[in-house]
Parts: sequence; structure tokens; C-alpha cells
Amino acid sequence: MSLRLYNTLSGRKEEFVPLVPGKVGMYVCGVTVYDYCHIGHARANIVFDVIYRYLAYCGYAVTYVRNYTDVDDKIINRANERGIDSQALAEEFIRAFDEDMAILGLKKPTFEPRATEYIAQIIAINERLIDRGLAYASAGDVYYSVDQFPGYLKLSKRTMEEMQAGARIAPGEQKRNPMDFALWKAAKSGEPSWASPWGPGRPGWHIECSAMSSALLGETFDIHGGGRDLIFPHHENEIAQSEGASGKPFVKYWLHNGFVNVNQEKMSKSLGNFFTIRDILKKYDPEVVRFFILTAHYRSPIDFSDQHLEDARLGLSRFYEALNGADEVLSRFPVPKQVPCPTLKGDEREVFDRIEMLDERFAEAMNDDFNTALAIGHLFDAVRGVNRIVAENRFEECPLALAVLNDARRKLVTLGEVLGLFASEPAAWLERQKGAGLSSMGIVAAEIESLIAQRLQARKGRDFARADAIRNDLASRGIELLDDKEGTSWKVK
RNA sequence: GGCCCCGUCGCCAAGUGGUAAGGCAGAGGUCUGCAAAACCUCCAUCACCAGUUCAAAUCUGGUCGGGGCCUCCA
Repeated sequence: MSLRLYNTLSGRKEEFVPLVPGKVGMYVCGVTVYDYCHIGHARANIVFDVIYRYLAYCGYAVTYVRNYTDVDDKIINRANERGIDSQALAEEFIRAFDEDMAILGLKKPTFEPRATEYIAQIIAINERLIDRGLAYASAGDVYYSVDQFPGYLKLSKRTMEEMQAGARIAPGEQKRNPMDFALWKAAKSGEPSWASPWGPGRPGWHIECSAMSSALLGETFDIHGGGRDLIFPHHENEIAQSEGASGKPFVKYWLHNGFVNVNQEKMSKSLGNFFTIRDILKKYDPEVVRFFILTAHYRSPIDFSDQHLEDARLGLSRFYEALNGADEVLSRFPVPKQVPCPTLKGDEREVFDRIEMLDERFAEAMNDDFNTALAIGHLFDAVRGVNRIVAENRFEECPLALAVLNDARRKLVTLGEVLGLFASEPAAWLERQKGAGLSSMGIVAAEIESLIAQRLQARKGRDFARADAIRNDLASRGIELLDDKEGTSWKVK
């Protein structure tokens, strides 16, 4: 059973064969740091975080590079608006990005280079492209001559005619072809600049990724990822630059994640309908956001809405409730060395087998182009298995059930970690949810506890009308009471 | 205008040739003083039409509906 992934370049799923056995070089386009990240960035970064984790789980030594583009028109414009230095602005949003990603539970990539640290390499690629006749200097700018690169548009699968037919590009005065793009821009006053053979200037948009990826991963590497919207022009231009300069294939597998929509409409900066990660985290647990994103396949569009996040919260709670239930049992019963079960029932066997098979089924799903939605479906099966074993409560006569329960718990946590999920202590996570729910409902725990005590008295006196009145009152305020042998607990509905 | 994607149960969502995963919601049952939670059982033939095939949600053509790219954007 091998990993297959959808390669945008070929337009189909392919078996993953790394260039060097056992190793993977992966580059993912990070952010241009001029503003806070939105939920679309969250999706892209979470998706590739999971891909990174899964490749490592499969035993690959992964070198993961995710860049910061810290020099760009937008950064300069925004800095000028605020009257501050563009490098200071970039620093501010690099920090914000790091904070957001940390809260969302992202693992740190192997390298997080910044464009401005690679100016020398950028200039070297420019020179190389000019030498090879693929680029030309013009009035302090350098442009890529797309006519000279035969493979241009092979990633986005379009033709020059198609592009130009609908293009709203005004031919720049210095460009030979309106499709040509800037590799280097001559400095204007008030802009950051570096010395170059063409005079002071700064890099164009796409060149920084070609420079950083080749410096850290080599001229050819395995996986390059990013959002769909980067296919054209960004990744197309990266190919032209990198392959033009090296004469070698640039990337073996191109992976692109789908968009986040808001109310069925694409969320984008230009439409202004975007939510920042910070806004969302005021309302939702970061793990709920991650769970929501991973319940759909990474290439499908997902629709962001309160309802869908609420659904995700319920789904994730189900996992933590089950883990918590397992913990309670396991804290009461030691897992025995010998695990006989003299009276194993047929359907019990089935439950145990499904848990036994969990790793394989998970891997099978993930091996099919990182199908996290299917993988989570399998994990839900294990949840039902755990709940069932706990409900059966046959640990005295069937120690095997305890061993399987322990096994299931361990597997859920291990596989969950591949997805970046279930890292919290279940009891603590559930407590946090209760706390967060309460603060938005204007009720305090002490009041609930007091009402529970009153209800207990009523029940003792068999005054069930009174007891039920209290329960209904709480229910109408969003608090659910749960009676069991140990007493009464509560949770936020 | 050119190119491309999508349309699966009330909602979300897997499934790309062999007879529809999973979650939420719903119905019935077990448990319970009654509930809740949990467990058990039930709950879709895949927008529409016409083809290809022994066999199609999955392939082809068409229709309708939704969305994207061609411009900064994850």
C-alpha cells in the first residue's frame, strides 16, 4: 500500500516516489507579511502541516521549507500608509503569523527563510536567466521573457492565446511581451532597495521562492505546495525561473489546496469578505477550526460558517468524550498482562477487530491523496468501539476488553497526532469547553452546582416535579444535566 | 469572451467502473423515577436527459444549477 497523490502538473494521482529514497524535500509558499492571516491561510498551512506530519509518520526524513515573503509592493504600500519602515511592518506580521500558527497547533517547518535573506541568490538567478537569453534588463528592471521558455503555462494548462484573449494586462512600457513578468524592479524613492548589476532595486514577486527553494532543497525537489490561486501566475513563473536557470526539472509533485468560501462565495482579499484567524479564535477553539478543515478533502472547497464550525465542535467533542470515558475506566482498572476473555461475544469480536485494523484503515485513507475526511471517518468508528466497550462494562470477566480499550485509546491519540488532533488531556479539554460556553451564556458554575444540589435534595425526597423543573430550567439556559451512579455532572449543550 | 471545477440522505462529507464510509439532525429500542449521555436498530441510488458497458454516483454527449481562473490573493 503506497502513497498516491494528486499532482497538479499531470492532472492525476500518481504514486509517490521520492527523488532520494527515504527523504522528502517539500516547499510550501508561505505568506506575504503585510496583514493578519485569514482562514484561507489557516487552511493552507494546516493542510500542509498534516502532509508534513503524515510523511514523517510514514518514516520519511522530511525537509520542510515554508517562506516569508518580506519584500513586496503590498508591504511597501502598507508601511507607507502607516508611516513606518517596511521591514518593521514585515517583522510585525511575521510575529503575528508565528503566533497564529502556533495556536493552531502547527509544527515548525525545518526552515522558515525570508526573501530578504536571499537577495544574493535572487540576483544570481537573474544573471543566469539573462545569460541564457530568458530574461532581459530594461531601464533598471529585469523581465522574464516568457516566449523563450517552451514549458510556460504547463502547470496551469493554458495557452498564450487563451491568456491573452481574456487578459486585462496593459503592456508595460519596458516589457517586450505583455505576459512578461518582473524579476527585478528598479528602486523608486522611499522603497527598500539593494545594489544590483542593474542598479538599486528589489526582487519581483515570484523570484524569491525560486531562490529560497533551490538554496535549501536543491534545484530539483519532491513536493511544492500552496493554494490553488497560486497556480497562476506564481507557481507557473517559479517553474519558468527555476527550470530556466538550472536547465533541470524543478518539482516532481505539485500540490494545491482548495479555497475557503464564505457563504458559497470565494473569500478573498479583493472581495474584502475575509475573516482573520484572530477573529475566529475569539469564538472557536483552535482545534475545532483544525478539525473543521480536515473533515473535508484538502482539494475540495469548504464553506466557512458558524453552523459548520458548530458541527465540527460537536464532532470533536465526541472524540474527547470517548477518550475521557476510556480514561475513567483505565484509571479504575489496571490493564492486565494476561488478557483472556472466556466469553467473547460475536459482535464484540467485531468491535475489537475494527480497532485492531484502525492503523491500516487510517493509512489506507491517508495514502489516497491525504484523504483526511475518510481517515477521520475511520477514527469515528473507533470512537463508537470505545464507547461500546465502556458501556458494556465487562472488564471483570473479560480483561481483553480492557486491553483493547487501552489499545484504542493509544491508537486514537497516535493517529490523531498525525492530524494534529486530540493532543489535549480529554478532561481538561472538556472543562475548557464548559468554561468557554458558560462565559458566553451569562451563567456561572457555582449557580449550576447549587441548582444541582437542590435538585438532588428534591430527588431524595422523590419530589420529581421539582427536580425536573430545575433540570428543565437549566436546559432552557443551555445546560444539560447528566445523572449517573457517581452523581450528577453537567455540560454545555 | 476563453479555459476549468463542482452538483451524493434535512445539513456537513467520503466514495472516479462492480452495486452508496462517517458525523450532525430524525424514528424506534436498551438504560433511567423521568431524562440526558452512551449503546443497538432504522433512515439516500447519487441534479436531469441520452448513450457506452455484463455492470456507472463513478466513462461519453447534452440540459439545468452553482463556483473558480484569465489581475493582488492560501
